[in-house]
Amino acid sequence: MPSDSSVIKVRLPDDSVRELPTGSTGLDLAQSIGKRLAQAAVATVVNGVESDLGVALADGAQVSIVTADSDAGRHVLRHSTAHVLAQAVVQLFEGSKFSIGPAIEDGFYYDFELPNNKTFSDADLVSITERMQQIVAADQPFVRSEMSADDALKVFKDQPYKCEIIQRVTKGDADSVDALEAGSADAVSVYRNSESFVDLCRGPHVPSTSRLGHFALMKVAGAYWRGNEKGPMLQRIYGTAWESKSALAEHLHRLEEAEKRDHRRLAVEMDLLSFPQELGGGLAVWHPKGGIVRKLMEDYSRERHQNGGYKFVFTPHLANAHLFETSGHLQFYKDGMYPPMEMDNGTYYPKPMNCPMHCLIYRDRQRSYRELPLRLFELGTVYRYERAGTLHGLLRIRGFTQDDSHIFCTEEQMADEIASLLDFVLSVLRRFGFNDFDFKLSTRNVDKSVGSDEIWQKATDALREALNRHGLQFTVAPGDAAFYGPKIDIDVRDAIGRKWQLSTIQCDFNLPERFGLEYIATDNARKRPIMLHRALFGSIERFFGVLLEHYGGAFPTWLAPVQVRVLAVASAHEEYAAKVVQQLIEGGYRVDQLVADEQLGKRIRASKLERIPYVLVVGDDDVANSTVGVNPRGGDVRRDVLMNDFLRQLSADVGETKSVA
RNA sequence: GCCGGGGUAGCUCAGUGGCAGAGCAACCGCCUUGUAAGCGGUAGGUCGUGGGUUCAAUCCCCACCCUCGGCUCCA
Repeated sequence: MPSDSSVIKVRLPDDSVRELPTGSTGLDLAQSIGKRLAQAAVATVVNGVESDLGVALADGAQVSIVTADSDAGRHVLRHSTAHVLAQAVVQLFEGSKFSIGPAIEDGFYYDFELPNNKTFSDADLVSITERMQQIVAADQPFVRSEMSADDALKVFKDQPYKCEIIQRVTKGDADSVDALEAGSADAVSVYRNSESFVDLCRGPHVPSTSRLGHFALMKVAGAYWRGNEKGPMLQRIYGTAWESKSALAEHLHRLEEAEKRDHRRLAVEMDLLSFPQELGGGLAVWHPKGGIVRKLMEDYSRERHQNGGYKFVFTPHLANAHLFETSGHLQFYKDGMYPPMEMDNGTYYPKPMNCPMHCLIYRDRQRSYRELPLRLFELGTVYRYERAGTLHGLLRIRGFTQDDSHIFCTEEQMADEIASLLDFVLSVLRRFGFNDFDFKLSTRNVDKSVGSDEIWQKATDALREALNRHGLQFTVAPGDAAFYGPKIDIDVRDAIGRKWQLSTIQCDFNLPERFGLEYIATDNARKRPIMLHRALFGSIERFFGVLLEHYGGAFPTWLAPVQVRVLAVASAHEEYAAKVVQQLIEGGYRVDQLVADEQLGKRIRASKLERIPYVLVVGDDDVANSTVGVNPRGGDVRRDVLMNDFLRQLSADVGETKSVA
């Protein structure tokens, strides 16, 4: 026996080597480094594999300690808390079945089936939380063991969902969710918390439940088993869990802040638009204040498109069914369309997309290669029958307007055209204050698409190449393409880090085929153009909604419905205030005046709540000196500002974001 | 579409099987104000819609519409 068998050496992330008695665990290691580290430790990474703190370390291992305040650590906490949730539910609701309970962003969930199709109420969440706290207080260890699939099936004989997972793992057709739940086929891993509760799980977990406790159960929701709409619907409980009381409190505070900037709430508060019940679900009307912002967005869009070589077209909201038969929409997109209108001379549908109509414009006469690329642009209003449960304010709506364009080009032009489109999209998005993007390449879903493999391959390659040419990182979403072709979707991140899908660039070899589109090439041959679909805002409604949340209602000055409000200190200054207003109107600004029949403080407050960029206050001094008091949004008050100085400041503020590249 | 909440004044929300409530906003007066809520008064509701139960329904039951949180699906 070697003389050093009583010790092991492990290597730490900083490449230092530490000697420990043989049989030492990750927890021992953490303790040897420091008491605070041991307290914060929730798991280890041994040779790149996450494992429990209690696992004995091998000699020569590369080890790092996962602490609760890291992303990986919180993940472990959340997953462990999910087990505690399951235990509480199983104890409180006799006969309940539990299925899966992963950690997710900011928290975790667990899906259950309650006996007799019972559902959880909000009151249940309170009692479940209490039971969970008892389990935490009981300091139950998480004890890992591994067993054969057969033994595991015996352990979970009363848990059909667990058995299904074990069987899938055994058969080797486990998906990533299953693998997280059960480990591998030869060694199904389980974690036992007490005599009565054991769960299938790959781990790792915290050493014991006492390490948990900073959690909150958030909501109950229905969720299909394995995401299958035809399958059973389970009861899902969502929770959030954090490493400390303060981290939990901060998270709850962030949620409150996010709620305050909810576009649906802001739309009401700021009188921008509404969804009258009489109109039906998912249909909005724009009020004057929302309308002016929308107009400014549209003006900007039109200006950019005009400069970008686009031709403006207009098409109707309805079309004969034949059009959508030709385009394939009735075959592949019927569920997303409003129901047909039967008329004496045929059947009509509200259009769900503008592309077929743009194809008709292209086809109306013979085209030459000299005309290509032909870029047709329209702010086209479409109607889509989104399922009732999916509607969500402006972000998921049934009638909306796309800043839609279809670019007809030759195969040779395609790659350049896509590349310059990417520049165009990003430049427009940046003007609206978005700087953080995620790109997604969506590829073919064979069951829900038209066209040959070669054509799809070509189009997908062209999109991929454009992304690579720009050096952009992207993810691939297999099967997410439109039925007519692959696409690049661009998600933006808003001011508080949430992702929204807005812009899309789609490649289409199929509609030109279906509509028999042609151009005369240089060699006098008839050739088929390629069609690119693209929308920058995506939909004006969605973009507006995202913009509203991004800015929390505080639109940049160039977009603000009211840019300047003028307040007279007292009635005696009203006349001067009106002159200031007039001067600003002549300067082309959107300005108004609130007369002095309320306290100044109250009028200031009202104006601030409206998020007006500049509130001007004028009193005796200002009347005497032709000055104004400037109270800017988010800045400090300045008194005695010369009117011309303010005009310069305003012009700079507006011009900065307004000028077109 | 599915599961679970909800719909009461312009907004935010109380409330009850027996005449419908508050705060803010609105309107009218007073106050004439120097940077985020001055005072008093008035008005405002088919209690989402339609059916049912009941002597009596905003309240209990059913259906539908709209909406919220999810699932599924998507710009």
